[in-house]
Amino acid sequence: MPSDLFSDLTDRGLVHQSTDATALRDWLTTPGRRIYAGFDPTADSLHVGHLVAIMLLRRVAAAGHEPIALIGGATGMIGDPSGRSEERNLLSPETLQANITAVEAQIRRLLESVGQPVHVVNNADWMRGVGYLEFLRDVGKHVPLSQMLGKDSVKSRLERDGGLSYTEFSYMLLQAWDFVQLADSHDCRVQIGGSDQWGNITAGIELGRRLRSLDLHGITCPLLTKADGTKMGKTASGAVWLDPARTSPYRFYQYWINLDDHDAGCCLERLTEVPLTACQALTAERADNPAGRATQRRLAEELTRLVHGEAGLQAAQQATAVFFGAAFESLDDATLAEIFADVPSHDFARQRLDGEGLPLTEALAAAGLAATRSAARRTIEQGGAYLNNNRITDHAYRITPNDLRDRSLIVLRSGKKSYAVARFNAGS
RNA sequence: GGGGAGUUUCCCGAGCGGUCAAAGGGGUCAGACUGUAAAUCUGAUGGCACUGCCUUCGCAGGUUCGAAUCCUGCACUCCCCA
Repeated sequence: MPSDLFSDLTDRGLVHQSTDATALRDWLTTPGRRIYAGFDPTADSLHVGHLVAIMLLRRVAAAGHEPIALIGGATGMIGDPSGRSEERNLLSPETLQANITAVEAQIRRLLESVGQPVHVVNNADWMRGVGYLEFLRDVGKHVPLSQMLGKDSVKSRLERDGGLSYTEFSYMLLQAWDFVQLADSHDCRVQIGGSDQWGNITAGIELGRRLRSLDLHGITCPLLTKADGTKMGKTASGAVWLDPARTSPYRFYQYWINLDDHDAGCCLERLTEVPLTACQALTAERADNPAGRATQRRLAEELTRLVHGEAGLQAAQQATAVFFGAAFESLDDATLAEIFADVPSHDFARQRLDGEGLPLTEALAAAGLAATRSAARRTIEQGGAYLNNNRITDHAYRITPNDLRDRSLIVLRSGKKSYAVARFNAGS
């Protein structure tokens, strides 16, 4: 156990900025404190970028405190301008509600396993009944314009061509009010968030002091960025989501496995609960034997288990073995279909296998692994074609029922990584 | 309105009567190497029933045994002079 929570966070590189460290440390020495982080329901799933805040809350819980996850049902209708270069598009009420439900379920699952009480609140619950005049009088009156204009999130947007709307400008008042509300209702004194949230957090601290003479605190954690400057969790095909329906456990696992050496160390420290001494050992090993990619493996394992559970991790690892050439004769259709769920598939009539059989070139082309049958032919001739992970070098090869064994599908592959599934169903 | 240059295969760009499915580069795909990295190297790169056949070089006609290459018309792009 680390000497105290705040030092643990600092040691793991999770503290970017904070209010008075001594006061924070003191406040955190008493167990059962409540600490909050906000999540805006902009999509129906969290993504990898949210993991830092989630892990921060898990550490808070592990240290004996009670995390509060605030879902921005109200603020989500407005859109946070922080870290944004353009005005957000507003979500419809139905979408917003669906997002709130989905995100709440994810947050609960990720936080409740620590074993501490978890509070999930929605700021729409206290914002809904508040009238505009009332809000201006009770909240707006206490926030100096000079302070609002001084925030980076506002300044940077005002300097741009697009500017920002009054609506987005007002966002920080809502978030400030949230903090005060949680201080009232949950005796919450600390807000944590990404480094882009500093302005919004300090706005809340300021408001708490003016309205309630409260001594509120804030901690921001560094936003995860990769060494090459791009955002963590972004791939060519989009964000890496926590929802398995959006990003399969396999692709989630692979994202971490493929992480650059340079980024792996700090991700392990910031995003997992691996003890720091073990992190350091892995860093040393990384220097000695980068090819082993022990850090990436551990990282992928820890995070996949956390997000997708033990079963999800096993599925991802099984899929990994298959995708990297392992034989899979022993796997049944259902398992295979699951492993290859992400992979494009093409349906053929079962009868195509009868008689002479289906030319492999045709199957490759139809499944999208080759642009034309000529291209498929070349791939085969150059040794790049695989049927059920066995290389086929005969360009005249025809697929027959023998290749199916007792299954209804076969797995085609072109090169190292491009897979496609061919399904053979009777009747169609 | 007058004069000039151009339009080539995914992109750039050579070719200027047969040996042209068309140089070279880029991209892409495959192979080797490798750490599921980066770099590098090799091969392939219009289609197909592939030692052959079919369809391409702005569009439509024509000359010729034979045209991406010559002629005529049309369309579009760019430059110079009004």
